[in-house]
Amino acid sequence: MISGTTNAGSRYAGVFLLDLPYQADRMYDYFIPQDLRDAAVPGAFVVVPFGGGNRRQTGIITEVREKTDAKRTKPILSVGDASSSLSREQLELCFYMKRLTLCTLGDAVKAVTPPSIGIGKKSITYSPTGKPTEPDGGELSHGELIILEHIKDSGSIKEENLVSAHGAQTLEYLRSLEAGGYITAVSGLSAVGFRKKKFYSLAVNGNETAAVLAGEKVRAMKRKLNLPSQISIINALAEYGELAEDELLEKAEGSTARQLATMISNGLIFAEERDDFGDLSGYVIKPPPSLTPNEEQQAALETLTALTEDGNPHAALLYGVTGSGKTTVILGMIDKVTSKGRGVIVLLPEISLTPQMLGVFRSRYGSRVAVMHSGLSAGERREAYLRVRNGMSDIVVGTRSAVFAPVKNLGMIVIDEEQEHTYKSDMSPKYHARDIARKRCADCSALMLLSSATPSVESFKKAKDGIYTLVRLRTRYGSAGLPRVTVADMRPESHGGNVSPLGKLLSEELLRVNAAGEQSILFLNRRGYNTFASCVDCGEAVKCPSCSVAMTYHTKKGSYESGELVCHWCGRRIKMPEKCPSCGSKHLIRCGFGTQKVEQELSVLMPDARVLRMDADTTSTKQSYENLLNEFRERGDVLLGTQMVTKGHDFPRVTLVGVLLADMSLYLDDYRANERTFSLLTQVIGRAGRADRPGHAVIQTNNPDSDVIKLACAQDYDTFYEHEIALRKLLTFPPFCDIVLLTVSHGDEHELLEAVTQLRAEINKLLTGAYSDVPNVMFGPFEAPVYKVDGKFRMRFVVKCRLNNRSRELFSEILRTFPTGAKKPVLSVDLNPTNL
DNA sequence: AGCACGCCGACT
DNA sequence: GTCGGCGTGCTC
Repeated sequence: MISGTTNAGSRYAGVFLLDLPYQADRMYDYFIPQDLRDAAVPGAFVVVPFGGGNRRQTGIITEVREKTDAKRTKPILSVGDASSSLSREQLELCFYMKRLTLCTLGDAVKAVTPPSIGIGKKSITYSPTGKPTEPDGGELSHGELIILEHIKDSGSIKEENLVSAHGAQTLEYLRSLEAGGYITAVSGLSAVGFRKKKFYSLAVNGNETAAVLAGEKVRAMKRKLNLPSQISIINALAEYGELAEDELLEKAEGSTARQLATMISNGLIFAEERDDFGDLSGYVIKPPPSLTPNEEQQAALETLTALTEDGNPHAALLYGVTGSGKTTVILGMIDKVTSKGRGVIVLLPEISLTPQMLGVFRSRYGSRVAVMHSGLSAGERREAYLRVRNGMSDIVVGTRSAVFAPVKNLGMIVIDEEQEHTYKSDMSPKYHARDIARKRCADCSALMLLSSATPSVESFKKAKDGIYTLVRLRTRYGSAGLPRVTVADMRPESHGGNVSPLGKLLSEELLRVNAAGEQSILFLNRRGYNTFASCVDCGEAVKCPSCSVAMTYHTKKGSYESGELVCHWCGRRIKMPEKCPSCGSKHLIRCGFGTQKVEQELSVLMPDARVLRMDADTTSTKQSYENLLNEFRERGDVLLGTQMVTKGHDFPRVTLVGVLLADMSLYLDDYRANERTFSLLTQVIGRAGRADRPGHAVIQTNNPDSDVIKLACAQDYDTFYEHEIALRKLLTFPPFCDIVLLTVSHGDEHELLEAVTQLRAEINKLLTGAYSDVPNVMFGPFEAPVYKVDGKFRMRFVVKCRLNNRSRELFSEILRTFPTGAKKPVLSVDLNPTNL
């Protein structure tokens, strides 16, 4: 917000509307009525009339001017409360995102703002103008007259109330009544504030506190009462001191709001209405666990601290193997930065990691920590947003979107596990948290601290090139050395007829470890039971009717036979067919294996062991993930799961780690396949034997000669990096170029093909004409690897080029000129997508 | 995205 | 002759 400037003379506002498609996403000039001129500042939300029907749209003011070039302007109808406005920095960030990701400004605004601040909600109130109607109704229809009567009766009424009373036709009637001058509409934008709540406490004055503590006052009060529910109200307040209304009614059995009112008037309790800052009861500050950085960590802290002290923005890569104490360094840096009065954002790759990280942060920093991730309710999100913006929390911990937290005086953004693909959003705006962090840190002279045991090739190159300061941690703490790693070649076994997912060596090891009372973790990159069902006669796999991928067999309630096929792309479930859908043969067999199949094999191999399966199917509810981990920690024997078992939990009793099919992810048709495989394997191996017990990792593969697997087993990132960067250079892949993915999708294959050929021609025209200066290599159009998803076919182009203002302009042009329509194919552009 | 304007088929 | 289909095109 621009303070100190008066814009009393500014008559026009440049406004971006929030719900327009890319083609129409530009500035529209509006006239600012005299009475709104103080409130109408850049960053403020507005409601404006738009289009031929003057339908109300929410927008945001991006500039304010004395003049306009528009032939005619319409007036702004209302301006949102200053509390909901975007700051200068936020607004600028939105424009940056529009340029960076080719999204609409509205999409960017929605990304930086919590969803429930009321933007987009256009509450409209109608009042009568007093214009008389003809005795017979005149030009007005019967329906219109009914609505008009209702409005006259109530004086002023909200649109939604009218609609719920009179049905869908209402909107039409309202429009004609307004056009005819019978009613006026006022559009409001809700302000953003903490919810107000009523808080209750015992009615005591200062010198009675001791009596309360001694219980005398409470006893005296209770003597005056005879209703048990009133007594329980007193008890609850005596116990908790102060309670919000809903909490009090819940804790005091049988109590009602009515009783509270009576007790207030009787002078027994106090009520106070004030902002609800949220539930801080869980935020008890324990004395921070003493952090004694070792020599190496201390050196890292010093290097990094220097980067926060020269008033310039910096970026650093904290690179250290699992167990080298990156977290210690990060916490140390948070202490340093916050002690100077600056705020910090810590990003984690997924929600499931927040609870445990949060435990660390909460005990250390108490209510100064705000949590932000997609698992929060709208209310919780808003609360966190406001606490941060009001300066009540100066430390934010969260997933990708937390990078937008309106932290005051931002001093550092930490991105933990920097290489994780979850930092890239795949919905508009398709941003990468790292890019947003870099921009924000640049604007605030803050430090962007990337942290990883297996950095992305892009980031490590920047570190090697000196763009990022490279900080290495080489020693694993404790005495824990690297686990012993054995690569088990599965080919001889499968040729020998062993179709079990558990090889000979791994089976033996599982039994040995179990007998020794130690724990094992098994990692498999696929959930479900069998991989798919395929037909012996025609060889076809059963595919999802809406998507072109094989469906995965899942058992229900542990019974092997009563299972169903599930599509992992669209979630569709069908029962296991009797006959092959393509040739009608009855010889359908289930092959391959997923986590469920392994679970069953384990129950045969070690019937008495407690096996816990952790995948998207068993961790769907909020708490289930943590429960599973706790159960495993306390009394589990084997933890079996997908990706999520690879992530940073300390299980001191785990001495065996098994990777069931290490090469599975090597064959993804994505240039990052090596990088992902390496990172995944390195992390899993690091899970074994972190305490004083020696660990063992068994890597099962059909491809034991793979360099990636060998290097991951040796935990040799540096050599992996050298190989990989050479390969990327040779094949011209990032970081030696950028990749742009253009996807066109449509339900009708022929129409899609036509659109895509048209688009190809259009792009060729641009590339040989106005944009002939943009170097690029273009591939396509071709079918997406998964051609059909959710009933829509998808064709794509892949463009290798250098992203800069000029090339972005080209893609923006392509996006703008692509023909649109309700039933037309849809084009989406993803700059540097994470999954090809 | 909506919603108007605009130019061709089956109804009063 | 009109009501209405949804194909382009514009929106301050």
